[in-house]
Amino acid sequence: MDDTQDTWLPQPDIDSVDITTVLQALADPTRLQIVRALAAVEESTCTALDVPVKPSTVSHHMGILREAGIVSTRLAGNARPSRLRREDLERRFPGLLTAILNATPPTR
Amino acid sequence: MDDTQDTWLPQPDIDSVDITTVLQALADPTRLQIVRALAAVEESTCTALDVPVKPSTVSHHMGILREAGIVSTRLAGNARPSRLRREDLERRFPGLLTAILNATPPTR
DNA sequence: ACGCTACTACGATGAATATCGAAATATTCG
DNA sequence: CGAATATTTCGATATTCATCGTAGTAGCGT
Repeated sequence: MDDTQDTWLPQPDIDSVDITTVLQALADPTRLQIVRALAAVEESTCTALDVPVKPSTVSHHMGILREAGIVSTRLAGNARPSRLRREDLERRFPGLLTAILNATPPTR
Repeated sequence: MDDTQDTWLPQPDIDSVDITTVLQALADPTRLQIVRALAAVEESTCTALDVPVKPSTVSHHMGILREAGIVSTRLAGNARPSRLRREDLERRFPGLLTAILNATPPTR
């Protein structure tokens, strides 16, 4: 069969995404951890991510990130690897994702 | 009397601020509106801001922004004009505030 | 002193949400 | 086919939080 075409879960057009929605999605510690992990590997499934919450919660967070236009999710067998929409986000909100990923831990 | 010294409300050291706290503070529509308004005028009191919530709510939001390291609040008579901590934020999270302030409305 | 203004603090309330477990779906593997 | 895997969906719960009204504090003007 022709398997060169990937199927993707529905995701918003990047131009229709509001900055408030993006900030709300990124303003959660667990989701920020997911985003950082995805930034390091470029693609990962829910179960491969090392986050301290249950699988159903990871799936929930991934859905929030997807609907906010932050990640794309591909259908690959029974898995759904997601990746950051880096170029889309850079075009829509230049410098935003970079600034967040470059953020250093606070001094305690 | 020597009135060259301003008095300020307590605010966190910018280096001790966490990115999650900043994102949470900015992820609210009303607070984002306040931040945008402050970016336009450089200094403003709570009552001078044109936001669609009651004064006690504006004060609440300003406190959140202050504790997140986003605004500084000066004591001036009975008023408390606040301003964006632009340079502090730029040093702590380079490009973040600029990216958010430059965000354009979504296409609907 | 008295009223007016600006803001803060407190308590209450209703809505949003992060988390979990269980059930359902779909796919791969034996 | 049957079992295991990956993920989603649903329901429940507990917490967080945005908003408001009222009351309190403090400075300014008359």
